[in-house]
Amino acid sequence: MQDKPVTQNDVGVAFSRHDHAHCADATLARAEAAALTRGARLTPVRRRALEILLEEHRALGAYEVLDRLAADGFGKQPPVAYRALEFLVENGLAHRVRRLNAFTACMHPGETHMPVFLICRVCHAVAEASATPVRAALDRAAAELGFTVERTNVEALGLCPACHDLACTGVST
Amino acid sequence: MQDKPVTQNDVGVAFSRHDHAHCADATLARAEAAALTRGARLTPVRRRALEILLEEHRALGAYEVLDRLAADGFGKQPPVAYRALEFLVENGLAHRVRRLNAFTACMHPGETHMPVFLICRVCHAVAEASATPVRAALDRAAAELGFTVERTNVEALGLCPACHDLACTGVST
DNA sequence: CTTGACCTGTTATGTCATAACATAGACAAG
DNA sequence: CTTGTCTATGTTATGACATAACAGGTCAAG
Repeated sequence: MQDKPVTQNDVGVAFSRHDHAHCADATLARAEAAALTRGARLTPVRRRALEILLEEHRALGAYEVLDRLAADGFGKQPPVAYRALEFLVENGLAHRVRRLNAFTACMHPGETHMPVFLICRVCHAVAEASATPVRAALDRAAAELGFTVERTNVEALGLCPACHDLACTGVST
Repeated sequence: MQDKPVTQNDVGVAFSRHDHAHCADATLARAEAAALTRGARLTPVRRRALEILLEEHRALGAYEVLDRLAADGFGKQPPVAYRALEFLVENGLAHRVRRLNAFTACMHPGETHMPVFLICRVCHAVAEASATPVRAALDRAAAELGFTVERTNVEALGLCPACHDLACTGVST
């Protein structure tokens, strides 16, 4: 369980150049392990949906996932995609990005965590950032008001390193 | 500009008993001042939309706002509400709560701030919590990855103090 | 082989959001 | 006063996202 052959820091992979085929495979493997541990059944549709999400470091709309599933011979009605995605989210294998009405694969399934998303408004890459300090600050703010936090969405829109650099250098046109 | 007759702490009002008529009036007045400062035109529909949002400390769907606007003699097609709400959001007089696909009045318009929402899943009250530390933590996490944060959504779902107490005491039924 | 739990698929519908176009007042330039 | 432009409001129509309700299929437990 500790032979994770992580190529780089895990957090923020979305923004670094990397061997994505490897990255996706490894994440899928971790997801399978996590599902097994939880006794969650990663059936063909669900697994395929996860693979689809893993193809890119961005968020996909449910209907986008649906089209790909349908192309692979699965059902072609919305609930097919929504159910698979719901399963993935419930089991911590994917996350919902509310700002985009879309879904993205979880990059470190198994570990319980509060996702913090960094969404590039130019290239639409989505990265999961380190959440612990944010969560702590949030808990503290909530506690001041006597509020009990159960679930959170933390999403930031902005520029990823690559697009930021482009914006700075290539303003000429 | 500094004669704010704030009845209580401003942050978290939603969860405290308070003179809401006063709270709403005062917030509306601050919103008007803020709009004036920005040179933003708080026209009748827009103003009415804001009043509607201010009636309760919860988030209202666009169509809910629309119905109320229509009842008051304004247009009854979706864009009427969406445009008014968009204006309010753009000008910092209201916020969008993505988790609920809904909108809520800003409780301290004028002050630039990153909203942090605490949403009670039982009574649906929505409070704006103190955001600064959360924002700082988020900025730090983003900076580690070279990401530039522009806008954020931070939303926590859970139990407000009142509903939490009820859940603890009144489990019998 | 029947039952019950769970998964997949369907039809139909509901909810949220916006594109594109039409009209009306505000106001400065002519 | 009129014309052009800007902004706001309103409309029709459509697009995008999401779920309720039901039908059939698999499979292990009894």
